[in-house]
Amino acid sequence: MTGLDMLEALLRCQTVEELYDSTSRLVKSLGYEHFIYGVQVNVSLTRPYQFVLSGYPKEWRSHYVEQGYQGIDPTVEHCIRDRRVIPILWDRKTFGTRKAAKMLGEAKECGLASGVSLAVHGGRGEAAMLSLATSRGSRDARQDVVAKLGEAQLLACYLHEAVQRVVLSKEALPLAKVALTAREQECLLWAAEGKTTWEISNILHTSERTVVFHLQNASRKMGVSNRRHAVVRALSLGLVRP
Amino acid sequence: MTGLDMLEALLRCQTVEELYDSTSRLVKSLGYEHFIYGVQVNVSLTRPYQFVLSGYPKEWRSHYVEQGYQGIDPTVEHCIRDRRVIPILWDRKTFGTRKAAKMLGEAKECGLASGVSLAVHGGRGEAAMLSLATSRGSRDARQDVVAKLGEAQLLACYLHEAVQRVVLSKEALPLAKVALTAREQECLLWAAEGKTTWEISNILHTSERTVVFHLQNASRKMGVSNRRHAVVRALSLGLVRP
DNA sequence: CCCCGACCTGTAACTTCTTACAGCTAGTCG
DNA sequence: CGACTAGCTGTAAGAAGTTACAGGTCGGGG
Repeated sequence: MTGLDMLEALLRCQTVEELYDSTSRLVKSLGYEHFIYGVQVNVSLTRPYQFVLSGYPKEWRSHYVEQGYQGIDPTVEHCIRDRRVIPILWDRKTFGTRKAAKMLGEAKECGLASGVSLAVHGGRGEAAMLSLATSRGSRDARQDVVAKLGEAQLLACYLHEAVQRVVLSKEALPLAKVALTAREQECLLWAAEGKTTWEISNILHTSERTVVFHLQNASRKMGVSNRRHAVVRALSLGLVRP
Repeated sequence: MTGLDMLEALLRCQTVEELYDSTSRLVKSLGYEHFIYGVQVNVSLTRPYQFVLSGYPKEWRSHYVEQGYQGIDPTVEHCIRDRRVIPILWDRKTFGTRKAAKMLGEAKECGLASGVSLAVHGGRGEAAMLSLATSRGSRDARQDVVAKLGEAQLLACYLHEAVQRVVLSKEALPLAKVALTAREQECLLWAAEGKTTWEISNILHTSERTVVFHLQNASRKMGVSNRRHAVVRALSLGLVRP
C-alpha cells in the first residue's frame, strides 16, 4: 500500500540517495518500474538551475540526451515550458508529431511502454515534473495508470517538497536565507510596481534618501548591483510577499 | 467513481456556474460535503487578484470573513503564504495555536468537522488552494480523507486548470495576450538580470539605441512606465521564458 | 509600384538611479 | 556609562534610463 506514512518518509530524507530509495519504493508500490523527476529553478533567468533524480534505464537516458529529445518531448513541453498543472498521459494523441512518435517508439524498446507525466510547480517559480513508466503496454496498463493517477500526483507533490528541502534549499536557493527588513521589503515591493524613489518616499512617508538606503541594503544583501535585479531576485526568492 | 472523464469534464466548463456544478459533483463523489477553492494572482503585487469558488455553508463563510480568519487560518498560511505543495490535514497539530483551535471548533458547528486543504501553484505565480470538508468527525472520516487524498489532489489540479481557463485568463491576466517579439523578450530577459543598456547591446550584438527601443516597445505593450516594472510584469505574466 | 508594419539606428535634453562621504537618533548589551 | 548596532537623513557627482525628434532597411500585400 501507498500509505501517507511512506510519503511522509520522503520528507525525512537527508540525502539524494535516501530520496532515490524512498522514491523507488513508492514508484514500485504504484505498479511502475521506472521514474524520473526533474526540476528547474530560475534563480538566474539566463542560466536556470536544474536537478534530476533518475530511475530510468541508463541507455534510454543517454539516448534521450544524445538525440536532444528534451527539446521535442511533449511531456516536458506540457509540464515545464507550458507550466500546466494537470497530468499528461503517454498516448498517441500526446505524442502526435512525427518526431515525438518516433521518440515514444524508441522509449518502448527501452522498457518504457506506457506511463504518465505529472507536473508540480513551487512557490518560487520552480517547474518540476515526475514521469512514471512501465514496460507493460497493454490496455490494462493504461487503466492502471488512470486508476492510480491520484496517488501518482500526490507522490509528485511530496517528492517535490522533499527535493526542495534536500537539494534546492542548499544549492539553488542559498540566498533564500537572506533576511530582509520590513522596510526593505516594502521598498522592493513598490519598486517592483515601477514606482520611483520619490513616489516610494511619499507612499512610505519617509525621505527619498531613506528609500535609496533601503534598496541599496537589499541589493547588497542579495548580491545584485541594481534595483531592477534586486526586485527580480527578491520576487523569485520569495523574499517579499504582497 | 471519480473517473478521469469527470475531471476532464471540468476542463470543458465555460462558466463559473458550470464549474461550481461539476466541482460539487466531484467533491460529493469523494465523500465530502463542502468545498472551497481560492486563488490569488499577483498581476499587481500590491493589489493581488483573488477569485473564490465557494461550496461552503454561507453562515461559515460570513463568520470566517467577519472574524478575519484568513489572517490566522493555518491552511491558508500553508498553501498560500508559505507556498507549500503538499496537502495539509485538518487536525489538532495543524490547528495548534489557541486562535486556530477556536476557529476549528466553530467550523465544526457549521458542519465542517474534518477535512483537508490542497495546494496548487500555477506557472504564472498563482497560489491556489482547495479545501474539502465533511461533517463526519469520526476516526473513520479521517481514514477516508487519507485514502482519497490522491484523488483530492488530482481534483485540485484539474479545478485549478479549469478556473485558469474560465476566469483567470479573462479577468486577471488579460495582458497575457500581449505578444512580445523575440527581440523584446531577449532584452527583457537580460534587463531582468540587471544588465545595463550597454551590456545588453553587447550581448545581443546591436546598438544601445535599439535595446532602448525594444524595451520601450515592450513597456508600452504591457502598459507600464519603466524598465523595472516591465521586467516584473513580463515575468509574472509568463511572457518571457528562459 | 508604393504602402505598411516590423525591426533597427542616431542625437540630445531631461529624469532617475547609484555611490561615496558625512552625520543623526534610539535601543541593546557588557 | 560607553560601545555598538539598526535605522534614518543630507549633499553631490557621475552613471544609467527615459523621451522626443528624425530617419534607415526589409519583406509582404494591395
